[in-house]
Amino acid sequence: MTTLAKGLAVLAAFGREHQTMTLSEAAQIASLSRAAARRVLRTLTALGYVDQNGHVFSLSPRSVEFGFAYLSTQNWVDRATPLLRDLSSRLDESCSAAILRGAEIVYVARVTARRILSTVLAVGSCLPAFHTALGRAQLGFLDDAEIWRRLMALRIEAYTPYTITDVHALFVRVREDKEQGFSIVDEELERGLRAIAVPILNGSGQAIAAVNLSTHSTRTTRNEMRDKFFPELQQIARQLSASLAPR
Amino acid sequence: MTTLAKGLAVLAAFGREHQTMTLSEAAQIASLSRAAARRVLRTLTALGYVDQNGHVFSLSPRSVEFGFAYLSTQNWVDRATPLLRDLSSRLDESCSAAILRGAEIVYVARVTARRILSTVLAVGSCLPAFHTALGRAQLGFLDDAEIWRRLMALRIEAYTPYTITDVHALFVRVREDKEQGFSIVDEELERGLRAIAVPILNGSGQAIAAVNLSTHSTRTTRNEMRDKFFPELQQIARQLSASLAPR
DNA sequence: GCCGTCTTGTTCGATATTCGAACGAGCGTT
DNA sequence: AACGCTCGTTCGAATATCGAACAAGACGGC
Repeated sequence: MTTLAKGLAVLAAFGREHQTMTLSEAAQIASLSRAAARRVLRTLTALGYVDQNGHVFSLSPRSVEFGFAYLSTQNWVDRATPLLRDLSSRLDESCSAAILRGAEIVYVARVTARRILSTVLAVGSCLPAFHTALGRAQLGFLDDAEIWRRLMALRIEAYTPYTITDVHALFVRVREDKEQGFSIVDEELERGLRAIAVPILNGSGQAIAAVNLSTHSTRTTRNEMRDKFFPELQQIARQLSASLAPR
Repeated sequence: MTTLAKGLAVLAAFGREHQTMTLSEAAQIASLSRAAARRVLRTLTALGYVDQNGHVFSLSPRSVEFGFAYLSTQNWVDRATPLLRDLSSRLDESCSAAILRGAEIVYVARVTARRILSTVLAVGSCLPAFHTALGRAQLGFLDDAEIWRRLMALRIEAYTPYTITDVHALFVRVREDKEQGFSIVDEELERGLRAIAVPILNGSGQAIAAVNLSTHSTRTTRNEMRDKFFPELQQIARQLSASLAPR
C-alpha cells in the first residue's frame, strides 16, 4: 500500500532533528510531492496524531500510542526494572536497558545509583548508538549492509578525545563486540564514563534490547567489568530473554 | 487519505489488549475488510513496523520510532526527572510524570523514594487514568463529549473498596479536579496509596502531561497534601510549562 | 503602496491504487 | 474422507490519489 507507506514516512520524519516541519519541509524530507505531503499531513492532523500551528506541523501527544503500544506488549520491560534495581543496589552503580532505534539507543528502563547526584537522562531519551555500550551490544546483530548504511548516514562527532571517529574502526568494534557477547565502551561519549552492556536476545537469537551498567572509569577497570559485572548482566539478560517465550 | 487512516487504525489496534493479532482479528478489531487488513499488515510488515510469525502479527521494535519520536521532541521530559528527583529526596516520597493515552496514563518519568523497597512500575507502564491522580489531573481538559466517550468505553473494575465505580461520580470528580487545578486520589487503585497530581499545561492552556507525588495514606492527610505538596508540584509544573516555549 | 518571491491552498481530468468477491490452498477436527 | 475455518491469490471494477496549473496569502525590500 503505497499511500500508507508515504504516510508513515512523513510520521517517521518527525523526531529530534525535525521537531516541527512545514509542508514543504515534510515533502522534501520524506521525498514526496507537495500534494502528497499535504494529504498526509491533513490526514494525520485529522486523526489527531499531528498538531498544526499556522504552517507548522508537529507530533501530538496522541502519537505516543504506537511507541508505548510496543512497550506495553513487551512484558520484559516491566520485569527489567526490578532486576536492574537489585543489581544497582548491590553494586552501587547505575543500570539501564535500551532498545536500538536507527543510529540511536532509546532508554526504556533506568535505575540510578544512590550516590549519583548529577543530572541523568530520562527514559525515552536517545543517545548515539555507535558510541554507547548499549548500542554497540546490539548493532552487531544487524547484517553488514545495514550496519554500513547506518554508519554512512552518521554524522560523527568527537564527543571526547577518546571518541572513535573512523567508521572502519567502529565497524570492527561492532563486530568484535558481537563475537564476545558484550560491549565495553570507555569515555567515548562522556569523559570518565565507562559502561558494559549485554544484549537481550529473542527466540530467534536476535537482539531486541540490551542492559548495561555504567560507572566512573576511576572506580572500575575493564578487567573488573568483564570479570565481575558481565556475569551479573548476562544473568539478567538471560532471565529477560526467557520471559520472551511466546504467550 | 482513506488508506493511511486504515493503516493507522490497524497499527493503533496493537497494544496490551491485543499483543498479537491474526489477519481476521485485525480486520475485525480495526473494522476493515479482510482484504484491506491484509494489505495493511503486508505493508506494515514490509516496512518493518510489524513482525509476522506464521499467521500471527505483532508490533516490532521498529514501531517505537513514532512514540519515542514524540518524547524526543518533548524536552520537558528530560527536565522533569531532575526536578522530580530533587522533590523526592526532600520529601522522601515517590514522584512521577505521566501522559494521558486513551483511558490510561503512561509513565514517562519516575523517581522512587529511597525507603520504598517494593516493586514499582516502569516508565512506559500504564494505569487506569480515571482512578489515578495523574489521569484525573488531565482528563478534565478534554471536552465533555470526549470524557463521556472514554467513560462509556471503560470497563470499570473495583480495585479496592474505595474505587469509584459510578461513571457519573467519576465525571463529577474529573470536573472538580479541573476546577481546583489538582487532583488527590485516595486508595482508589491501591489500598494505602494516596497521591496528588498537577497538570502540565502548554501555551494554549491544554494539559499535555501531569506530575504527581504519591505516599502512604498513613503518612499524610489530604489537607497536608494540599497545603504542603501542592505548591511544590505546581512549581515544578510551571517550570516545565515554561520550558515548552516555542523554539 | 507596489512588486517580487516564496509557500500554501484549491481544482479537476488522468492515472494509479485499492477494492472485494470468488476460488483455491492449507490446516485441524471429527 | 469430509467439513469448517482461515489465509493467499486473482482480476475487472471502483475508488482514491495524483500533480500541474492557477489563485491566495505572507513576507521583505524599495
